[in-house]
Amino acid sequence: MSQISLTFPDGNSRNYDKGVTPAEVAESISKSLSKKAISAIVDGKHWDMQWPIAADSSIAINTLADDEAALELIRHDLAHIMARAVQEIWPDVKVTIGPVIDNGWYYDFDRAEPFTPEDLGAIEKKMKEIINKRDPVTTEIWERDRAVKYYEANNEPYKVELIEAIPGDEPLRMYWHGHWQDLCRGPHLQHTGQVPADAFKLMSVAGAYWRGDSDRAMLQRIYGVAFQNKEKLRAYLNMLEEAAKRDHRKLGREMDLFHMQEEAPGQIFWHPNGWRIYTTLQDYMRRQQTKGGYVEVNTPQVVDRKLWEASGHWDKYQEHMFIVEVDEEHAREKAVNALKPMNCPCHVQIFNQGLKSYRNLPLRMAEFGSCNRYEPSGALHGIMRVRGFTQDDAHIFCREDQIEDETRRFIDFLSEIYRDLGFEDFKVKFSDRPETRAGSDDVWDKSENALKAATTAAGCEFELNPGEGAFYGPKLEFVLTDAIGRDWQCGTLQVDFVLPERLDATYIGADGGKHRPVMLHRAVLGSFERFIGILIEEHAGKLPFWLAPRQVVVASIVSEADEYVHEVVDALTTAGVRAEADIRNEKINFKVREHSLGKVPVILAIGHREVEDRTVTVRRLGEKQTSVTSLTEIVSALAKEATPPDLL
RNA sequence: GCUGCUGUAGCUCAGAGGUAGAGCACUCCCUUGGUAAGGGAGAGGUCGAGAGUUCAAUUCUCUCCAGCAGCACCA
Repeated sequence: MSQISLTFPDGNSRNYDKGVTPAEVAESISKSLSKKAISAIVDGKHWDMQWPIAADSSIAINTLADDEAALELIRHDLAHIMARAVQEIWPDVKVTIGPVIDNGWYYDFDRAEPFTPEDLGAIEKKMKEIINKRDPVTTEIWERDRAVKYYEANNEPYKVELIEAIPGDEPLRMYWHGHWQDLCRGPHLQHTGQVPADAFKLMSVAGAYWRGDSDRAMLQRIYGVAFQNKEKLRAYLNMLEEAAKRDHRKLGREMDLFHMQEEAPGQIFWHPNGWRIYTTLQDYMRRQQTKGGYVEVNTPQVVDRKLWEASGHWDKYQEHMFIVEVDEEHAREKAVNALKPMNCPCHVQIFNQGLKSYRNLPLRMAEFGSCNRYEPSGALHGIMRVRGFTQDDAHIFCREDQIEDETRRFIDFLSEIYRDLGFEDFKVKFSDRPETRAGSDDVWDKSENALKAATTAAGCEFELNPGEGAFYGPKLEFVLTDAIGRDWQCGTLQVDFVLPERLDATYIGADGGKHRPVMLHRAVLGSFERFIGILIEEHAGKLPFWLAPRQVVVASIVSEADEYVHEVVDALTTAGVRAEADIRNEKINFKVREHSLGKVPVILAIGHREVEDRTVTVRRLGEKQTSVTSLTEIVSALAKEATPPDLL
């Protein structure tokens, strides 16, 4: 038999028979390694201990101590073990797929009865039994026909469908965890006992469509989390608990920022504190936009369907628009209007007033555009996904050869704003053409290439998000993350050759002829509502001083101090600081506790001493330490701190 | 929209087929207290909405509404 040479991480190499498995390699090194081994990395590829190696390769043996490999295998094997447990308890349940995800795995099942929380406990118990059995994991490659027949005989239609979707030249690999069998790419552990039995937890059940298609069967998805040991699991569960405290819905109530109620689902009642954040942010954005060369406009809320038909939105989004029908005087039919779900068609109307010259381009038209969309009920989420919201929207009308410049300019613009607002890192996704779209493939080629080139030229790294573009053009998404790690699209930049065509926007070129402008749709915050939600969660309610709705509370310790408290508040207010007096008949302990919970960044305490010396005692949120400062000093210090970053 | 769960006082939650309870918050009184809850009294609810079963429903059933988790959607 021919030999191959395997190179180990330390640089040494050894010869083995061709077709040797990592299990045999480990065995040849030491008994203990072969026991501990969970998988191998062969030429950079994650390799099952049972898979034969056919050629000279590099090889590294993984154990449970190797984070990445171990976590993937633990979670992947748990998915199989869970599916086996479920089928052992309920043999009629049909299995589908069960991939590894962040922190754990899920598996989708088809079962008539819903899984209950008690069922999860029973499944977990059964899983532990399976782990304790230390059943061997084995694998084989099967012929397609055999696999299809097998699954047909076992009444597993989903598996049959999966096989049919696998390209014909790819081998079908079967895995057994003990007697239980599943179609799977692998790799897997050597036996079920390698899974830490005390470091996983089944978290929840939820519906999920088969193959992600809402026209197909709704399956039941069980989510689990798993780690290498009990401590890491506990740390993760702890982190979740802490994250729940940062939930903007909870903090919104505690900080008295806003509320929502049944009569206006998906819409926000902003309280004074919340609205102060909103307006502060809006003032900041307005200054930035002016500096960035934008002109601000405002457009109608209720617009005739004819415009939405022309733009193409009526066709695609009618179901998701608030329709307003009006009996107009002298009209035979009702007038059908829609609340604007976005601003672009209206901006084109402004562009179209009067003739535009190439000298007008690029024309950057901004609007704090109040939009309404009838979002599906299940999509609503706090103030992050709502039916009434305001975009910091703008459309840049430009020539094709200006796309690159404008893209670069926008990425700089957005980066500076995100930095000011405390977001140093953010994800960027590039979404290309979706299945249903407007515009020819030529136009799409042009748009995608232009946007991609400009983004790369701007030195901005992105991940691909295939098929997720807007119906009229590709988009760049600037993604921020909430307290528990869910992604939210905030900023965006979209190249659009379609809408100018549909709404007949033109400009006169240097050649004296009519030309089509390109439209760049762009937003930095996305919507004020979503962005404020993210901002609250990012800072756990402790907003930067300049954004804090209540910046300072001046609290009396004795009622003799009341007059001076008001003097301090007035001095701060005059200096542009948002300050309030608290002269209630309460102890200072009580006031400190209450304003700390309300996330007020600075408390100034005033007792006899301060009145006498014309000072204040300063207590910063989260600090036990206090310090005494003169009134004049604290006013100028806090006034400086209250200055928005762009005005410093 | 789909699957599942939830809906009791402003908030957090307990409760039971015979028309409701706690803590905090609120109001009043006492207390003027030096950095995360001083004491006392009082007020507060068509038990999400509608229908049905029942002598009797807030409790059981159905429909609807809203919220939560996930899926789908996100111009």
